[in-house]
Amino acid sequence: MIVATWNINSINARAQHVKEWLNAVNPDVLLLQELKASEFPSLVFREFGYESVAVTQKAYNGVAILSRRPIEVVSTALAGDDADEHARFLEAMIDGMRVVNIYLPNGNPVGSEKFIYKITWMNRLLKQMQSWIAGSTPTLVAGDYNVIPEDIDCHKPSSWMHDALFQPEPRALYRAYLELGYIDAFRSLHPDEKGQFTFWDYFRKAFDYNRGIRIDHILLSPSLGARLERCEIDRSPRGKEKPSDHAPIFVKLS
DNA sequence: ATGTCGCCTCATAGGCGA
Repeated sequence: MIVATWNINSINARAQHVKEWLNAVNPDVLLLQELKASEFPSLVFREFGYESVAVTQKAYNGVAILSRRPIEVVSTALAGDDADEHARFLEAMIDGMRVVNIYLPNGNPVGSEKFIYKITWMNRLLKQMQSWIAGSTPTLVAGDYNVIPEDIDCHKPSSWMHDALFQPEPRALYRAYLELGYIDAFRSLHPDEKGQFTFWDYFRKAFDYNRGIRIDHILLSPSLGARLERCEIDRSPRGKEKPSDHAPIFVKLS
């Protein structure tokens, strides 16, 4: 079973890219972030054999799950703040597995309200991850975490030092997720591989020089970790015309 | 500071978020 995640930076601008990638890789489940649209074009993907559910918001954020198997929505909002209106969270059951799609707040600039929101959001997620792992349902939590976990996950730590994605606090919270028992699928299979990124800035030819960061992650509860066979970043869509600034990453589970 | 996208509107230019 293949489960993938991809920040597509506007579903309307990138629907063709998504279709091409579905054709090429044929994943069972694909999580999308940054839809940037009020409506999700479900019909387009139904023609491809994918059911879809989405949480949308005009112009900003937005997450969707595409699946070949039936999707049962559990929750469309992260617990812990009823006033939070951002479309950043979608929890569903697919084939007996809990699938959680997240678009974690960016948090820039450091020291702003946005940074506080990021930290609060990460703490809310920590609580949920704690309660999920205490249960017996196999759980996958994936998406754009907007966190660079370690120095190895960016081309040059000094150029990210002042960025919200690389601050000690979000990085500590990310580690706290792993300390609960979740497995970072990519890093567990590629422990020392450098230069493995999922995002490159549009400017300064960042992709050509592989000046990127690894911020899109797939975390697995222990029972899914035991089924982990592969985890790869597919850089090819990033090299196409009018690409998203992120590349898709996927796991293969036995 | 800057670079580049995609979205929106007090809309064909500028601001915001990334």
